[in-house]
Amino acid sequence: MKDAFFDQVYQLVQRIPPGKVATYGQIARLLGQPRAARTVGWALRATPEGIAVPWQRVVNARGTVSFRPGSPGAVLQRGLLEDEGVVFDENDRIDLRVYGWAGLDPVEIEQLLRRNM
DNA sequence: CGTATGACGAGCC
DNA sequence: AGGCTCGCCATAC
Repeated sequence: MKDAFFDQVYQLVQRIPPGKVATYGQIARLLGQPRAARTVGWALRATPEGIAVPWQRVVNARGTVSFRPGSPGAVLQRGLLEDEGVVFDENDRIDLRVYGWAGLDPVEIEQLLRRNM
C-alpha cells in the first residue's frame, strides 16, 4: 500500500471509540510493525490539525499520558479523556484492563487500510 | 546518503 | 519499586 506509516496510524487511531484507549505499541503491532511504537508517537505528534484524529486516546504501555507531567499537552490529553469518561487513578494511571481498546482483527485492519489507498 | 530525533517499551540494576 | 539504558524505526535534515 502506498500510504505512509503515519497515515496508517491516523486511520487506525480514528477507529478507537470514545472512552477507550490504545497504547503506542498496540497501534504499532496492529499495523504489523511491532517495534515501531516510537514512530507511532512521532506520527501523532505530527498529526495535521485539519483531520479529526482522536490522538488523546493513545497512551503509553503503563496507561499514563506520555507528556511531561504538568505540561499543556498532558493537561489537555487528560482533560479530553476524562470528558469521555476515562478514569485516572491516584497515580495518574488509566486501568487498561478496563479502558483498553480491544483493537481490530487482521482482516479489519486490511480492509481499513485498503479502503484508503 | 549518514545522522539525529523522539507522545515507546522491555529489561537490567 | 523506580530510574536508567539501550534497542527500534519511520521521518526530518
